Amino acid sequence: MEDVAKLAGVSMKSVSNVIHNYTHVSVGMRTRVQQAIDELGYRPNVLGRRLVTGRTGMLTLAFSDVSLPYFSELARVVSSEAGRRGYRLLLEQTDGTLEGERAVVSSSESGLVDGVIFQPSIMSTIEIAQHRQDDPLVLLGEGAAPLSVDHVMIDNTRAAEDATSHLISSGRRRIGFVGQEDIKQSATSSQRLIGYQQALERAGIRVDSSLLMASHAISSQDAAVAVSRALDRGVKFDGLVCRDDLAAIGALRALQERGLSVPGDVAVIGWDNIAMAACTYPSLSTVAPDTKQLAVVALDMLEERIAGYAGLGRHRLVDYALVLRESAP
Amino acid sequence: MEDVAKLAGVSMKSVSNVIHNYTHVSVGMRTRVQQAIDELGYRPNVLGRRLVTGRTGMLTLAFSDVSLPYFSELARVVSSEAGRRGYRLLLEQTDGTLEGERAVVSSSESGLVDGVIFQPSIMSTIEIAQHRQDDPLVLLGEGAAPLSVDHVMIDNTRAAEDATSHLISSGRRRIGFVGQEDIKQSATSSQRLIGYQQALERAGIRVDSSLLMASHAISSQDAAVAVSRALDRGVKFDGLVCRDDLAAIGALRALQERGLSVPGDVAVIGWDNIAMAACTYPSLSTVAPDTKQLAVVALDMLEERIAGYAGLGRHRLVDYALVLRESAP
DNA sequence: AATCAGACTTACAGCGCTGTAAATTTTTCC
DNA sequence: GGAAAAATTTACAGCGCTGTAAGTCTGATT
Repeated sequence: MEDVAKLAGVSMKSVSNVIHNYTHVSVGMRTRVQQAIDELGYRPNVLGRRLVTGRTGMLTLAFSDVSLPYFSELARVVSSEAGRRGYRLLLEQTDGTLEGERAVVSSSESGLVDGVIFQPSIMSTIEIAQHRQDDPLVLLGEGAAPLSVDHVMIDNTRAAEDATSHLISSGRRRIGFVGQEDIKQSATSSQRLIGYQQALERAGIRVDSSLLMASHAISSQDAAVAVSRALDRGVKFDGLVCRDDLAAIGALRALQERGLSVPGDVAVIGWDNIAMAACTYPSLSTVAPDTKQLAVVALDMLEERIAGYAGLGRHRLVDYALVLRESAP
Repeated sequence: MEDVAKLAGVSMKSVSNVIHNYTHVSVGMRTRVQQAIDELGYRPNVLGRRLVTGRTGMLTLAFSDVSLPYFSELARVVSSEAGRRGYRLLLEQTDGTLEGERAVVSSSESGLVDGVIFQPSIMSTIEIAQHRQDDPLVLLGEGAAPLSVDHVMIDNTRAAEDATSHLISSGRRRIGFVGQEDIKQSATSSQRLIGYQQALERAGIRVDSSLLMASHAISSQDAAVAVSRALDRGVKFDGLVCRDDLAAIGALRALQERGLSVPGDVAVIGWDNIAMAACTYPSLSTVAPDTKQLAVVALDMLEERIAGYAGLGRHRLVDYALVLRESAP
């Protein structure tokens, strides 16, 4: 930068002004400096700027695993929306480990990013509250969030109730639930299970625990195994509410392997509305969270925090819709 | 940091030494400083460090769209491997636009990241060579790469040949190709098409252009439409080589909608071995690039560049395997 | 012509940290 | 016991940039 200033015969600050096209810069100055920049191939170094401004223009987006379609599609939406606001996105994967999640909430270094958007998998409210630094933070997802932290989610219980009621209203009576974790259930799964049970109870259908088909991990494969096992045990059902679309896709496969027809014999409803849901055969009915709105609300709140807002945690719900396709029309 | 130094009664440099646990630090010093750090809740600011070291510890991973399963799974692998080496990953999406790709190759600012891993979609060798700054860069994927830039890929042509030959050897004779772009074909698609044609020719099968089912975009939906249209036109085929697993999944759907059996009537083979490929019904045979190796090789080369290696571009091939599942056993 | 507001430009300090080289302390060796 | 070697610690400069306050210059106003 000094070289540019020298070549243009002006001060470094003027070069800076030109780069940031500050209002009060004469045309002569602008062209002269630009010429020097071009001639020297000068590229401003963001490190210096960041040190003095204290801002990095970067946000962390953290969750367990980008390769899960819901998260990769979320990453796309958040990245676009963040880009529109002038932020770049740092991707952080926790692999669903406590260690990984702690690292997100209590990084030992400061100044890495301006804020963090984090969807915890297993960390509890208390742990988050205990470990967190006072960097701007917005939580995503279903875990009950600490009072002091902003939080965005959809109403999982109600959505699960809607999905289940939809199956009930299409005449299904023996409705199973597929894909919740078998060992330590995530908050996501619990809330969806609660909604599922509420819908059944409200319809006067007895909840039957043999219809709960837990999966070892969040994956189609494990869900397929779970459904297969249930079928092996002779469990009968005519509808399946799935924890997510991956589980639903696994369920589809397990059913089709047995020659069961979907939705003829069994109606299936998924969750997340991942892109693939439209292209399975049969295509998947699913709960579609409004991820665009999710990203917008989360970034709005995060930017307010970055700007200095220091009030208590705000908790926002975003919309969802039941998208009806072939698997549960 | 100054406060910590003052409280511990030592110099700032000693605090720095403790933080980076430099070898020659006495135990007394270490505990005294650590105590001061804990007492003040001090967190070193990376901005200062970066400015003086000139290193950011971050890499950009750039491609068109994280929500495409191949890319999200690649991102996961690269992120893990980069993490192991002490780098964080900045995600950059180009949306497959020239504008977006230019921004990756010729960022107007320096110091943002230590290096870039980039899978171009449409930028040509020449454009890349013209626009690129001299930041460390490794290219991924099939486009012919500029001589001066490092590059990793699998041998697409040969893999496509293998995949096609596999169908031929299982007795298929009318083999289509699904999912290449209909307007401007990417290098990826062209190479795969070439391999497909070579395999046919070598087997003495005439290439029939009515068996080429181009897709509007890289998606299952568009591939399904392409296959449906071909079926509408009365095109007959008993095998499909798909540009990628998304196209294959679309093809599966189109075939199943018509009541065609896979692999009975038509064998289908995909590409990428995305996680979903194991859970479709029937599950997908597919070309599986060794993405782990891809990530390792790319990061090895990038780290060499970061360390100052300035030789000509190196071009490396990584392994792939034909994973045979139900759709083309 | 003197004055002055406004437009434009600059000098300078300092953001938070680490590399360097030099200073200090401790240990080792005759 | 004293010199040399090794271990530990320190002072200081400066990474590249921008905020601030203090200029300089223009044209307009009285």
